[in-house]
Amino acid sequence: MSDKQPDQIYAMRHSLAHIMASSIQHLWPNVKLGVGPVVENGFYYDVDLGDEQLSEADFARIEAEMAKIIKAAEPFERIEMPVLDAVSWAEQNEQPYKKELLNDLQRAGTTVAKDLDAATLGVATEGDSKVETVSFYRNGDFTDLCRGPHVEATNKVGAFKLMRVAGAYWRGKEGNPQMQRVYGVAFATPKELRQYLDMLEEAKKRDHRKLGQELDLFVFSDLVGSGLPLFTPRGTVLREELERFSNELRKSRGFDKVSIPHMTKKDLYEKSGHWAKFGDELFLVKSQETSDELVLKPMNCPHHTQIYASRPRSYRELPIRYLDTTMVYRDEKTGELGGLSRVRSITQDDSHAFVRPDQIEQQIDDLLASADEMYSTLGMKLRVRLSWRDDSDAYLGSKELWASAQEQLKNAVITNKLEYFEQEGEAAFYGPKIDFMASDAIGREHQVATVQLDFVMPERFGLEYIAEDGSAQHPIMVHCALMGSTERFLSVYIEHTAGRFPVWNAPEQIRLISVNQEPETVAFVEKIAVQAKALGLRVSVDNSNESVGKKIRSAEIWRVPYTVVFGEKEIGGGELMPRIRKDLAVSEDATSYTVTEFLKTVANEAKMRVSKTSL
RNA sequence: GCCGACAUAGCUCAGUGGCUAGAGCGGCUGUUUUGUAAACAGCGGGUCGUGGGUUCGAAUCCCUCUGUCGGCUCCA
Repeated sequence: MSDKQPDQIYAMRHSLAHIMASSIQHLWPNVKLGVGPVVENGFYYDVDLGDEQLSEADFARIEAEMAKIIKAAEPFERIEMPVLDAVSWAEQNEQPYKKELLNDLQRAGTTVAKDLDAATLGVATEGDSKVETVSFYRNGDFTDLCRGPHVEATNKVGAFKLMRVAGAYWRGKEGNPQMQRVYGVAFATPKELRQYLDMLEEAKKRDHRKLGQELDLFVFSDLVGSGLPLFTPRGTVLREELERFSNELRKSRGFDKVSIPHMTKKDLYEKSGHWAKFGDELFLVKSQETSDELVLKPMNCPHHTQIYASRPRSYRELPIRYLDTTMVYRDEKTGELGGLSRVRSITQDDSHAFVRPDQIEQQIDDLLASADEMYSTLGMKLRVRLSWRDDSDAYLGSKELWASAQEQLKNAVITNKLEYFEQEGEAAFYGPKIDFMASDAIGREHQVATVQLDFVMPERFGLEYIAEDGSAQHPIMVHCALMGSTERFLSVYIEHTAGRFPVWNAPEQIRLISVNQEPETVAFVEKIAVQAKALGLRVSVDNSNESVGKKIRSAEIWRVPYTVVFGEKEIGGGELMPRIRKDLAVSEDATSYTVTEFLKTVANEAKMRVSKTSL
């Protein structure tokens, strides 16, 4: 899903893929080549070395060979030939993967798997005509099937670096031979490459798995299982503060909290349509008492429909809005789990509004406003993706309903002046979505909140309300989550903040340090801690037998927003000189406060959810 | 799930067939009583992820399982 790249950088990256393949062929003459496209920030090439395996240790040799080719300034030359000649070229050069691509081109006019399937079924596609001639590009002794474009010669490719090698199935299909995919990144100038590598370095430092460990936020246990994070007291503070924020944003806009069990009979999902589509991702639960087939809930909407359905509803009651921040369980494939980004126990800050057609617009506006408030408070920029259906039959409901739903979402986004782009094939099976993408502090974009319009589920569950004219009508369901999943959001948020959490959600807001271990010093510090706790502050005391320097250092490492040292001066009634974490301070000047002033200011700050300190 | 790499103390990591497996940090104890990013000394701490195999001998070689990481694929 890479954004559109300017032609020049695209050509550079694509040319580098050829140069890399050429270098690998020089070093391993028997290499069988797959495809070598441009991806976000760079390129890759899929290679098959038979019994041999490439490793990152080979990168230096490959890069050296690439440097030779680049230095030689070989021109890229386009060659056209009849597709049958190309097939025999592939045979002569023992390139079975290329031959397969050529055969597809000849047969169906495309190498794209999706279009190929359509062609096989006899469905007309855009590139329907069979291809008669194909283009090749040649540089030096290397020739490759390729649509182009390329730079004019091998010395015009900018700056690059080989990054990693990974397994990849030929054409992405399990069962096909596994090839090795060599990734490189490339930019127009060495400076841009440097900046990109620096960003990766920074991302590594911020890795939420590393910070989760260092800041004692969450752990995993082999006995509990993979993808099942356990949150420590610190991590729990963080997640509960964020969830509270999300809940408050919705409560203030008319949502009522509901509560549901974590399992259900599978009948619920058979009715909703989830079972047919997602049955293999559900955890099954066995009852020892009844014959019920139970499952752990993988989503909450069907449960919520049953609260709505519990009695007849009047149009006067609508909108009926439920919010529920609760865990769902999905049996994700083990290879896909990682840190908090992809887990099997997923907390959703879920909400479902049941509305009349004339209330859709207001409802969507409310939710867009909530999302905006949340992310501006968290210091993240939002843009939205309008996730539409595509032409496949993977969706429920009539096309007319879809078209009108998609139009309403788009209008709401335009009315709210949100930056947006549209993408087909990203919709939920029951309706189109507005997906929010948040940019973090180092420029990466993550999918977070979502607003979804659903005409399908109310119908399947027979949800109704009695309209003004006495007729029974289906309400429309608006699904929304502001964080999406708490776990995934935490992975984003921890990396966004680099563990420097604002006062309102910092697990530890104030650390009190005693300058020595004299009983009166310790007692004084303990007394202040009690006062702070009475104001609802999260405070800790360090009166260990260490130097002040060491204790300050420790507080810094734990990224505590405020650190205050207590000694003779403070005990004697002197004012405090709180040490403010660097990213929070609005000015360099330290100011002094009485104990009461200080604690009240911090408590106030935490309540207001501000991101910079007012001290 | 698939391919590949990896798993040694709470953490970060040394140790590649041969004595009782090591270091730094953290922890504990003592000395010190400390003023804004590391005082000093001592002491603990490991079934070398699990189970099996090869060998006179395994942290080290082979297999299984579990977990982690990088990808593929997927993500309601």
